[in-house]
Amino acid sequence: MMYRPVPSPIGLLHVTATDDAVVAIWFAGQEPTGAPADGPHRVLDLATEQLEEYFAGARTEFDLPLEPRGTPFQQAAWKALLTIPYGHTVSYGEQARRLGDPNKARAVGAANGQNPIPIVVPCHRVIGSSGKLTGFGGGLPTKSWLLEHEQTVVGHRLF
Amino acid sequence: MMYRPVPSPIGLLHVTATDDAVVAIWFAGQEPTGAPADGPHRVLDLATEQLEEYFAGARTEFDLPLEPRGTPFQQAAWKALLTIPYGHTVSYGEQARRLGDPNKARAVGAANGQNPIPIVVPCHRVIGSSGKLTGFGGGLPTKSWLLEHEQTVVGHRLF
DNA sequence: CGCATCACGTCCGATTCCCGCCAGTTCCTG
DNA sequence: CAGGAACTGGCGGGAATCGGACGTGATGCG
Repeated sequence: MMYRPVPSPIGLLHVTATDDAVVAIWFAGQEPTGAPADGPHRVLDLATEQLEEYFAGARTEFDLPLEPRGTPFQQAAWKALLTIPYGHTVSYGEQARRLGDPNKARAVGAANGQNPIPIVVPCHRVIGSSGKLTGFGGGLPTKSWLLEHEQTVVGHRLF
Repeated sequence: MMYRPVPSPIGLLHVTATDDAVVAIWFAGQEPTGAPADGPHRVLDLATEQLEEYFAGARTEFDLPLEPRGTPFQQAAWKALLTIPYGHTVSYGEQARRLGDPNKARAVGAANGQNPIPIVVPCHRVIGSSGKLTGFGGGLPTKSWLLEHEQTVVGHRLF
């Protein structure tokens, strides 16, 4: 369990990983678990690079080994998040529907709130059915920033 | 076997002693054994004085000849009580552990309940592992009073 | 001896409470 | 009137909390 700092436009992030996979990403002000990684680290190197590309607008999909820890329901919810394309959003209700039960919207919100690997597992792409952002571990301004960032990048893309 | 009344903030106590040692302390409402002591009495004089000092907050340790009567296990349990410092508490389980067997917690509770010399032998410093007081010969309010009293005195102490 | 009693502690199931929701109402403005 | 803020009731999962059952050792009484 090692962590490494990663500067970003939304503040200093920290990425925690085992030898095999990314386990968590922490926003500025949060206390990362694990020990500081000094030398090179296969997974952390990869994660750092891809995050930098993401924030530079040069990457719209992550390709990293992930190992989010949680209950079966949470795992399912987070897995569903990975299918939401860059630049798109869905409502909590819609995500619940995709998980098989429209009534689970609230539970889905709670599960998304426990997502240990934000940004890479894009819980920021889920918003209220009314269009309000309603909540985010890293703070609503950050959620807003991420969504606008993705919008901007998509807008500049040529076809 | 003589006894003598000792007024205190928690009601009228009675101290019973032989010529050589304190044998028991009774809470208000309990019937002391022995005969009323009229004149001066080496042990009773000493005990009275130290109890008054204790309640005045001027004494944190007793120095009295004690002769609590009980089974070997009870003797061991009470002896362990004497090692708990003023103002501190331990759980019944912890006391049992110190006696060599964590499973004896309940037996320890029973033994403490038979302690004939409360206050001086500080059975009031033993509480449940959850923090609840759970029981006291002199009544739970009294136990609570004693603990708070010791806390207060410790708090006001200068270093 | 057997058995019940007790100033405990641990475990497990049940309950409660909180939460990044949503759809339906009401009531209020422009 | 359209539309939006505020309120309401119902919803599911998870962590904390509570309460009862059980295992435990020493003692007192048949």
